[in-house]
Amino acid sequence: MQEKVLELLKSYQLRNTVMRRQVLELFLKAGHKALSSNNLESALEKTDRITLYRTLKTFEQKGIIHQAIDGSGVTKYALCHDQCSEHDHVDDHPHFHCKNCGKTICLEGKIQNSVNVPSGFTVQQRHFILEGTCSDCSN
Amino acid sequence: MQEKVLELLKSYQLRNTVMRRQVLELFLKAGHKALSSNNLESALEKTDRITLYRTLKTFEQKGIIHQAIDGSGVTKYALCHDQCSEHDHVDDHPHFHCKNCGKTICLEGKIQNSVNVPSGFTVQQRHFILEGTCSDCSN
DNA sequence: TTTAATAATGCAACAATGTTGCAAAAATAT
DNA sequence: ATATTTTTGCAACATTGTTGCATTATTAAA
Repeated sequence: MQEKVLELLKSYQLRNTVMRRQVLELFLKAGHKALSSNNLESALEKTDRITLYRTLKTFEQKGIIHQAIDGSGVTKYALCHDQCSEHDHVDDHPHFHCKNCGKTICLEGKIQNSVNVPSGFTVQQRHFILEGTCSDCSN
Repeated sequence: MQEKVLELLKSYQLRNTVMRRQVLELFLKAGHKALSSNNLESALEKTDRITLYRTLKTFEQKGIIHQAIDGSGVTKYALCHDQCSEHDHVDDHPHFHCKNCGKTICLEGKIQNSVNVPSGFTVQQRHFILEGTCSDCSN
């Protein structure tokens, strides 16, 4: 996983710093689970909130992570498993948000639904959020 | 509109106060547009943030307004045009969020799409958000 | 219509999340 | 090993939202 981290940083032309390595590793470990700034902070050894926010912003701009909109009001990020680039984020999958534990995960599949919008309106992005109970909380 | 406000307060068994009258009137005026606490504050004459937050919470609990999830991270509310009640909110319509002016509106129609969730997951609510440019901003 | 009971308000104080400017430190290129 | 460029970490601040509690307003009752 260490190598993957270094490889990613190199391929996105990002300097190899402690914070970036740690954050990337946490995202790789999280897989399809989205992480909040708070989640990351508790998991980090070296922890400066401001640097963390800036790291997340950088990763998002580069297309390494994307915001996982889950309706909770908390900003969460997950690894881009699709082909995202600096100026073209393709995060066209639904997100599931567990009301019990607050966890958010990226679901497989594309958002299919098309909705009629009033004339003059243009749609650029769509978000589909499912709220409910995850498998960990339903026992 | 004044009468409608008093009627609403009475039918939901809410005391007739200045704040509640003002806030309700603003929501009635807004129609399908969702309003943030900040929006309301600027429009209000008598303005105490804390009372406003509590008023919104009360209205939401009673089923007069519902949160319009728009992915902006800001909590916004709109009038329930469906039949919402204290313990059963039916806000099964998509929301449109304008990236330019930040406006959010409730769209007509129900959310249709069904998504496969992993086994053990239960879906209780769905949110469909369309992001783009509204008619006011596309000129 | 005055009083009693109940509910809502407004204040202080606090918590969480996020941002900016700037000097110091670290990472890369020479 | 040094110069250049980027990143970090600090202070300071902004916004959004919450809680406890005394005061005030609203409604119900005498």
